[in-house]
Amino acid sequence: MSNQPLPSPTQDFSAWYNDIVYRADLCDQSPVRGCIIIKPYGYEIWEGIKGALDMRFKATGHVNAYFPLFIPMSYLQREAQHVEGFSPELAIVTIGGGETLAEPLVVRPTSETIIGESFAKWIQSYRDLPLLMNQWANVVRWEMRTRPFLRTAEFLWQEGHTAHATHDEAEEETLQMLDVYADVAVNVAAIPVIKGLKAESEKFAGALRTYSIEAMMGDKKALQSGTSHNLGQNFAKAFNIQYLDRSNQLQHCWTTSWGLSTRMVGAVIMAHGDEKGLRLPPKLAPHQVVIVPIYKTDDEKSGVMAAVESIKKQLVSGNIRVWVDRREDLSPGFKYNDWEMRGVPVRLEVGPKDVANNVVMAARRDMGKEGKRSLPQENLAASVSALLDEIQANLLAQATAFRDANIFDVKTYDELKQVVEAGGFARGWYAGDSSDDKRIKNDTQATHRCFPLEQPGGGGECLLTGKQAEKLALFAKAY
RNA sequence: CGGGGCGUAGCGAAGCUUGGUAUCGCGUUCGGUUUGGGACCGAGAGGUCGUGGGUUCAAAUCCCGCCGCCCCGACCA
Repeated sequence: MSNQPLPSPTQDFSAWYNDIVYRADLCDQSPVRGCIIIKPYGYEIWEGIKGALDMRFKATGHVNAYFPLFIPMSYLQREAQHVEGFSPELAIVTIGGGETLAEPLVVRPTSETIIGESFAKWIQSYRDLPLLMNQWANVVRWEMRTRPFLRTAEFLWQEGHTAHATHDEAEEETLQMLDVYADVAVNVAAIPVIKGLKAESEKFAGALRTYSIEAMMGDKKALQSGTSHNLGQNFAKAFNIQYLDRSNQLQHCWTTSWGLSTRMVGAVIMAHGDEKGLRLPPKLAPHQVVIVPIYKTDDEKSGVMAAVESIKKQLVSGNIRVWVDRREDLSPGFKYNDWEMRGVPVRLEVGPKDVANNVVMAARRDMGKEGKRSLPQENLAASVSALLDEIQANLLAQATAFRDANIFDVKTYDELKQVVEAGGFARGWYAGDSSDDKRIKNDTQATHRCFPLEQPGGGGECLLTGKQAEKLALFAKAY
């Protein structure tokens, strides 16, 4: 809590973000470099994301399990690209119980290897397939530079791991889970995303193909918000994940993995926040409605609080998450600003005048003071529910309009450079390879985000090489 | 690991150039008045000045070493 204004998001997005995560009470600094303490208010947002995902995982036939935090070093080494991709950022335990370990244990950066080892044991026959599993876990990646929620040395996520009989089934699973991520991003977090295929230079170490959902943040930079990998038979071969098919032939499985992390909390902040603070989509807001009681005298207080209680009860029975701000000695004005900082979608003000007229004053976080209006106390749960739906839709509409206004079609490398310089996503026909991706990154700081799955068809001249290109690619500066 | 900056009360800062025993704002505690868009008055509590050494009668201040953090790059969900 503080009474100073936030840094302007348009002038210094980075400072704005840094301030908001602490002032909205989402997290605290930790004594360990690169880690954060996720505070209850921030954790509840994650729980919202988690619940939405878990429900969808179950609905698509997946079950949860839990694998060890420690992974034998030799496991990672079994898949060459995988260990190469992760070795710079591993935390490794070499001592246990005061003794030097015979084999160092890696603190998991991801669990393909240790889960692959189990899958090999559990899968014998085509009857065991598909195997559809997920785990909720923490992972550690020793990042050079960290930012709260967006990139921390330790983060929370889910990692799905599945095994299938054929390439096509694995591909179908990979794309299905990408759809689940997009569904949660769009319909729960109100963040429009672009589903796409990662270029070779950006794919997961050890994957056949990586897909991602890419979102645009308030500073027009891209944020990879969820990834889904078709691992081919790479891990199946490294870990002997095999099954006997219907004709009694031993076959390697086709595996997938997919993950979405607490980074999504950062996406919510950066996609929706404004100069007054956080703006939470109602479906994720820990408090969908906050009630601020207003009174001067004890008489007024008892009348107001009685009304507040009955309003609260009404809303709770309508399945609305309500919080009553009972703090004494804080002015209503202070509370308005405080809850605006914390992004609560709807604020209800209840004072003596409202009690007398059987109404409440309702303010929407997605609109300014002009959005304030009086609502009858009668049927309030229904009218507030409708309001929450409107806010959810409006946040998505605003973020979508912003994103669409900042994606630009480019035909030449110069045009791409101009777009990246000015801010935004550049989209154009592209036939470059990994070294071309690298060149673009060196020249412009923009990375090849993906080949969007939605393609217009046909083809065009590659913006960089001039070769015939079959796909449009997306380039942007990214987190 | 390169380039920049910073460590002084819970938070944010001033003081350092020119050494003299620590100041301000916010928060916090107590009392009172307030409360429909960031209230006010009064009285308190709270600091090994990141750390180790050196110079000096005297160090937050000057000198040397170390540690940590932040920002900008390279690396990444």
